[in-house]
Amino acid sequence: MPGKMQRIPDVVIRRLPVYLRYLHQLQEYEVETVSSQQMGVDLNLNPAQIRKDLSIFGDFGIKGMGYKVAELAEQISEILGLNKEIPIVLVGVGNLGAALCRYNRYQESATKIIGIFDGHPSKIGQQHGSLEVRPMEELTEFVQQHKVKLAILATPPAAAQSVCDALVAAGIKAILNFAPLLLQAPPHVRVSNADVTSELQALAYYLHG
Amino acid sequence: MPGKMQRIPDVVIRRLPVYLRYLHQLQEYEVETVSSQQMGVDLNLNPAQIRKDLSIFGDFGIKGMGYKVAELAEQISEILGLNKEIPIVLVGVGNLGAALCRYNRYQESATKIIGIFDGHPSKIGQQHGSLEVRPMEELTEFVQQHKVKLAILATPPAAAQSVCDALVAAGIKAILNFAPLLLQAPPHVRVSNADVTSELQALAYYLHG
DNA sequence: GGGAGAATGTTAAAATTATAACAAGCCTTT
DNA sequence: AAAGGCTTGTTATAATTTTAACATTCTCCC
Repeated sequence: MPGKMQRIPDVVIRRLPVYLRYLHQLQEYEVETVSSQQMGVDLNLNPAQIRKDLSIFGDFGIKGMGYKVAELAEQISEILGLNKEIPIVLVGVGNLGAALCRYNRYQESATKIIGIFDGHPSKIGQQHGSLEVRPMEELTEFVQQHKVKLAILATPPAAAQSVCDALVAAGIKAILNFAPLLLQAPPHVRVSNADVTSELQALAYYLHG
Repeated sequence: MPGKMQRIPDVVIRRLPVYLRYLHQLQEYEVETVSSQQMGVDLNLNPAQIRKDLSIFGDFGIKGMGYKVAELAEQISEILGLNKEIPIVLVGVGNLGAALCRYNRYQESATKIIGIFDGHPSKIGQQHGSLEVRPMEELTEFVQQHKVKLAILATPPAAAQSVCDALVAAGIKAILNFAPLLLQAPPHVRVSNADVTSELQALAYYLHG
């Protein structure tokens, strides 16, 4: 019901891709419907939470029956904006960047890297799949020309903040940051940190707790 | 005060590495003390939250003065168990795995990859830095012999669950999972998901919201 | 076509997490 | 050595998030 605008919590948004992947898996097994109960068991989540998450966006279920897998997957895709291809630029084509580049090609997903950039002269022109590493000077124009709104940042930490500034200036709206530092970005730009070292350090705690 | 046992929230544990990195940065600039207020500004966090997080583990601050940077960094390291080296095995030496392997060498951190494994015969024996790819058959013995408790899983999704099972059976206590699927593991094994596609999909939402 | 069973969407309660407020205490300066 | 100004640790309050409960309604089967 779109009567009153409500802010949707981040935690909910972050669960949607989990639901979506699960539904795609069910589709592979040609399962046609699924209940929140079943989803809860398979995903280790509370069924009430799943129903509540989904009901924020609409009445997708059928009472007494559950959710139609294909239909729900379609709905979630639409909520996330994955119906049309989402172009991405990747900055920093080191080991990790190159790996992410290849990873992206194999994954079947709407999010697609369409341009890769690096500040180091020796990298320029290198071929990664169908993509050629471009110099940083071309970043702004490329982003604006292809209306790119999402970026992956995989540079060394020393370069990360200035690359971030350049991305923001070019009109990027969201950044997935692999550099191990806290990026400073304006509030309208969303930064998600995917820092391996931090993840490992947090896990370390549970080894002796 | 260790009088009453209290469960420490995950969110708090996940902020500790953030604090730690920040403190290390301050150390580079030879800053000796820092207040929760200053930390709050720099890390975009509420000062009260920072103080509360830290006070769970002890009284590290000095009233009227703040926290001694070096001392606090030391305390947090100890809380996380980073004082001694934490051995890690990495399973799946594809593009991503190899990148993580190199990444780990450059990062200065207590968490250290000491063994790398792959199920594909062509990979066995390949050299990555000082490490040689071992066959899966050696995993259990290696893990037990070196008392490894933490693993990075970077295999293709199809192999991920069986590798997970093998890791659990070998005595692994925590897994950082890069494979795009939900691992089933017993409750005493902590799994942290670092799934690039899911992260990107969640970010996609904010491009049109 | 009607009744039993099942599963949703929603409302209410509980639990968790974040923020604010403040008394206590330490450092610095006079 | 005493006072003032900071900043902590902690207690209290607010906000958010999770879980439970239930009335509603849909499907399936006889």
